[in-house]
Amino acid sequence: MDNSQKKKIETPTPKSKFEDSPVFNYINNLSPIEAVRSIPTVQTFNSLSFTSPPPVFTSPHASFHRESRFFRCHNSVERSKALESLDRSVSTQEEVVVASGEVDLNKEATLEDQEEDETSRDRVDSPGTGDIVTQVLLDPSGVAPQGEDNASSSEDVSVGLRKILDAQKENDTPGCRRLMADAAELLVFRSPNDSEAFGCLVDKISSSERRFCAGVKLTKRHDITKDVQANDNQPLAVVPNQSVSNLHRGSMRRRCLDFEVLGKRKKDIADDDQQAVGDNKAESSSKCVVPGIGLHLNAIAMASRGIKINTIHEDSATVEIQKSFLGSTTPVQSQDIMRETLDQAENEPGKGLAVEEETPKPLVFEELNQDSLQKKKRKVEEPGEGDSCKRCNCKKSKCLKLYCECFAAGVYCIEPCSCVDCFNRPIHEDTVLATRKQIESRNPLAFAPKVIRNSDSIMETTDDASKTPASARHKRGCNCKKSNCLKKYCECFQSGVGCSINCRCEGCKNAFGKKDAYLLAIMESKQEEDLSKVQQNPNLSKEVEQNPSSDQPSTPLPPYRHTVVHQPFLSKNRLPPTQFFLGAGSSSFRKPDGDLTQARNEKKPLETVAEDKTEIMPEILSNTPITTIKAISPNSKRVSPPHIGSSESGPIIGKRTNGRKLILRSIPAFPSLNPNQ
DNA sequence: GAGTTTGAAACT
DNA sequence: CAGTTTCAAACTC
Repeated sequence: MDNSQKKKIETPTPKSKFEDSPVFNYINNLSPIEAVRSIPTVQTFNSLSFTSPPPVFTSPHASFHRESRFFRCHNSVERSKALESLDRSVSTQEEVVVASGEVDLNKEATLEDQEEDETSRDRVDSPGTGDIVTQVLLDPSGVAPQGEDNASSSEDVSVGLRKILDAQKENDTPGCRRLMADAAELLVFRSPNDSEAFGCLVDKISSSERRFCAGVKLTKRHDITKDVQANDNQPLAVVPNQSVSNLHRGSMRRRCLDFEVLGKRKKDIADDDQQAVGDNKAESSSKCVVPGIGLHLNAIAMASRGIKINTIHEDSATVEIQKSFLGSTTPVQSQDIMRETLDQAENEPGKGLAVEEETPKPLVFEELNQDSLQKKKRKVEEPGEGDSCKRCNCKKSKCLKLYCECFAAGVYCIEPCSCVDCFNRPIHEDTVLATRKQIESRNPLAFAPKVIRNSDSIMETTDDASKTPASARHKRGCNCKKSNCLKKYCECFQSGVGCSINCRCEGCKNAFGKKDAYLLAIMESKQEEDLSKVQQNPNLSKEVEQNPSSDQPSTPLPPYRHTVVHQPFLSKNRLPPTQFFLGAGSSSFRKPDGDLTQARNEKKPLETVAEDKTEIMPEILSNTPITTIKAISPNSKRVSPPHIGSSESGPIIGKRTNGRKLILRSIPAFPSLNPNQ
C-alpha cells in the first residue's frame, strides 16, 4: 500500500480517470502538484502519518530530507533520552541545553494545542518559510492524533501542503527544498509527538546541529568533521543535514555518527591531552572522556555501583570493535526503539522516555564513554557518588604499574589525577604501550576486566543493583584477610559483586554475596546436575555414587572444585562453548590447586552458565520456577534453574532439557537486542 | 589533611 | 610458588 501511495505521490499522477472530474480541474488550477494532494494525499497522510514508509520519496530531495528528518527526530528522542542520563552530569552543558530544550518541546507536543503550535512557530528561525512549515507540520499533528475526523485532518494537511508549495514557488531554492523535504517528512510522522517534535526541531535543529558541529570540530582527522566544518558556514537548516545525510543514510546514522564523533573526540583529545589544556568546559569534559578509549572493564566494576555496564571488554581494541559494532547495529535497534518510544510517548511520555533511556545502557561504548566522562566529573565534583572515574594519586609508580588505577583501567591519566612523575600520558604513549605489553606478557589478562559479567546481564540493567552481584564475579577473586570483604579494600566488594570460588578471602561477609553461599549454591547445582544426569542415564548412577565429591554439599573448596571439574556434564551435553565463554571467556582464573586451565575453563563456564540461566530464565521461560531457584540458593544467590528443575523429579528432565534449549536460544537473542553486547 | 590500614601488584 | 616488599587506595581520626 505504501508503495502504491508513494508512486502516486512521486510520479505524475495518472489522471486518466480524474481529469474530467471537477475536483481535478479545481485542483489543477491550484497547483501542478495539487494533483498529488487530490486523492493520494488524503490517504497517504492518514496512513503515512501513522506508519513509516521508508522509500516513499525517491526523489533526491525528498529522500534526502526524509532521512534528515529521521535523523532529527531520532536525534530528538535520543537527546531526550540522553538528557535523562545527562542529568547525571555526563555531557557537556551544551548538550544538556539542547536535550532539555527538546524534551520540553516534546512535552509541549503532547499538549497538542494551538498555542503550542504558535509558540513553536515563533521559534522558527526563518519567518517566511519557517512559519509555513511549522504551521503545516503542526496542524496535522495536532488534529490527526486526537482521533478526530481524518478528513478534516487530511484537509489540513492538504492545505498545509498547498501552502508549502506556494511558498516554494515564492521562495525557491534552499528554503523551498527544505519545505519540500519537510512536507515529505511530515507524511512520515507517525505520532503527534513526531511531527510536533519535528516542528520544534525545525528551530531546534539549528542549535542541535551547531552543537553537533561544535562537537565534531573538536575532532581531527575525521572525514565527517571535515564535511561538517566545510558546511559549517552554510545555512544550518540545510547544510548540516546534507553533510550528514550524504555520509549516512537514516537517523541511526546520525546516532552512529555521534558515537564516532565521540570516540574520535576522545581519541583525538587523548592524543593532544598534554597540549589541549581545556579551553572550555566541553573540552575538559571531553578530556575526561579521552581515556575511555582504552577503558576496559575495570569501569564495569565501577559502574556496577553506579551505572551498570553489561559487556565485557578485554581492552581498548575490544572497545573499538564494540564501537564499530555499535555503529552498525545501533541503528536497527534505535529505529525500532524510537518508533516504540514515540508511540508510547503519545500516551505515556514518561514511559517512552524511560524505554529510550534504558536502551542506551547496553550500548557499551557509549556507556563507557559516559562512564569515563562521569568518572572525571564525579571525581571532581561529587567524589562520593558514582566514583566511576579513574583518578589516581600515584607517587612512585609513575602511573606505569597496575597500582595506578588509571593505568590499570587502560586509560591515560588526566588533570584531576594527583599523580607524580606521571608517564601515563599520551605524550609517553610509547612508554605506556611498552609497559603495558610488558605487564601483559607477564599476565596476559592483567588489563582484562576484573569483573566478569554475563553477557545477558543486560536484563539487569534496569534492575536494582542487588541483582548485579549474582551475575558478576571478580575474575581472580579477592584475598581479603581483615576486611571481611566488607570494605572497598576487597575488590569484589568494591566491584559490587559477591565473592566466588576464586576468592581466598577469610571470614567473607561480602554484602553482595558470601563465598560460602556461592559455593553452596554451586554445589547444590552440581548435585542436582548429577542427579538429573543419573536419571537421564541410569548407567551413570554408579559413577555418581562412587564420586564422593558430587554429593558432598558441605564439602569446602577442594571437593567443590572437583565437582566443578566434572562439569563436562554441562558443557558436553548442553551448552556450546561459545555460550559458556560469552562472559567468562576472557577471564583468568585463579591458579587452581591442581587443576589447570582446562579445569578452570570448565569450572568457570559452570558459574557463568548458571548465572546466565538464572538471569535469563525469568524473562525467557515465563513458567520457570524461579522462586524455587531463590529458595535453593541461600543468600539470594541464584542458581541455575535447570538444575533445580532437574532435581525435583525425573519427569522434569525433559522439561529441564527444554529449558536448556530455550536458554540456548535466548542467550544469543539478547545481544542482538542490545547492540553493544 | 595526615596517618593508618588494607590488599593488590610487584619483586625475590 | 611462597614469602616479602612496594604501592596506592580506602579508611580513620
